[in-house]
Amino acid sequence: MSKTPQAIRGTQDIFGPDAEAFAFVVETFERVRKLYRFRRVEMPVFEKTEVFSRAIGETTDVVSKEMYSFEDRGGDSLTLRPEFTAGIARAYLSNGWQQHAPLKVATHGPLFRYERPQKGRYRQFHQIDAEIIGAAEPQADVDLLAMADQLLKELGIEGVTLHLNTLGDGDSREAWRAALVEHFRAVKDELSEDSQERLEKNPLRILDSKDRRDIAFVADTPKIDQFLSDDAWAFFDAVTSGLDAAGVKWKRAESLVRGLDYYRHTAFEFIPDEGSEAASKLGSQSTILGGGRYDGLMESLGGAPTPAVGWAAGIERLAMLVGEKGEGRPEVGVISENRAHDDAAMQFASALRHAGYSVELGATGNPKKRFDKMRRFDPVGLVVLKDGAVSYRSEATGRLSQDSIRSAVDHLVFELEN
RNA sequence: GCGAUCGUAGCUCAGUUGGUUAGAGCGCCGGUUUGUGGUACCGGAGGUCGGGGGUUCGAGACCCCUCGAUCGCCCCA
Repeated sequence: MSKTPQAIRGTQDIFGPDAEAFAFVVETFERVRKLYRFRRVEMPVFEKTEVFSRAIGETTDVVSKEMYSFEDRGGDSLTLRPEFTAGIARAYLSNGWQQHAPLKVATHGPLFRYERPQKGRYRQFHQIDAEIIGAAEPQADVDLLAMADQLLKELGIEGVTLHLNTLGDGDSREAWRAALVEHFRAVKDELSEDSQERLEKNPLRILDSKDRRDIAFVADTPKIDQFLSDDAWAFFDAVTSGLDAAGVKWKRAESLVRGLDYYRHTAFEFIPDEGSEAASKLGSQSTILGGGRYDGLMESLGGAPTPAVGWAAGIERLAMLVGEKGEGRPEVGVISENRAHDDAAMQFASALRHAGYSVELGATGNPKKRFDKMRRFDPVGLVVLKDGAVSYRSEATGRLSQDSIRSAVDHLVFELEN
């Protein structure tokens, strides 16, 4: 291109209908989180690198190859947040938020991950996020999932199902992992190259491999259910019965695992149903909302053992599913027919706006084309100022009936004349 | 990090096997017409064909490198 600067790879400038869809997601989230009494928090966009490396796990892809890390002028290693949970955990510990436990918090904002951009995947992307910290009871998981479910409903998103699994407590998870490694090691040479590598680093991931060579061996793997302790079973049962009580539909997904090391017990993802419209809109980036319980995270940051559960959802992915969101018609258009009335038009527009009407003003540019331009905005009511008269007309719809705009205009004319 | 496709006005695109001053629609600006709800016509601005190098008498078309986008893999939201 020329010398004009280009946007950084994987970043986006969001405008028009896309921006409206984005805003709709955030506004709906704000409304719903208040219904569930989640408190708003604002978090720093960057943290010391160790916050993420210790919390998320050194061997995860996110930490080992996707972080935007840099040294600041004081020589500290800092990192642009690749997720919310670690930073919120850090804040919980460093601000003594234990006093508020169980603490329900929600936030949203940009996250950064150095990945190859793709549909629904960006280097700077945005999430909404909800966490309950300091609650060990399965009811917290239910509360959190009920909010997620209601949010998706209020966004009008259909054809998406809650996939639910349990990873058990730390011991269950380790025993299962060991059994899986043993199972797959026996057939290692027949696995895909990716899975041979996963065998060492992240054996749970082999379970949702898409490679045909792997799928044959996934069917008869040891199941987490065989390794769950009585307590873990009781916990999972309480979660599922709570979901049923709350009217949240769910589906058991035995091979669902999460990529980050800190998850325990409940793990879940909302995924579009196969063949649904939502699935085709999202391409291969199918998870729109995911999370789980992370009881071990606080300890990895040096805090006291603290149970917690949370989820995050990609705003861009949700925005792709909410459909076209127009920018809306102005309630009133105000046009001056020639430049002599521009000030009066401005006065009308200002008065109407203060009265709570959204107003598009046509008092700039070529007077002869102001009608043409105003037409495109398609205002519900139209006020025209021309020599010796003020005319008005309006569709009879909602509060902007023929009468209401007439009385508003009459009122304005009266005020402006006196 | 790996693989594939693509990159021509602000936008959507056309540019025949490489061949004069690179085109259209929409949008934008100006004019005439119309005149209280998507008029019609006329004119104009705007592109070193993503960038760099190469092949050739000649490159928007071919080759190499690079940047970016898209779609998979991987990973994840």
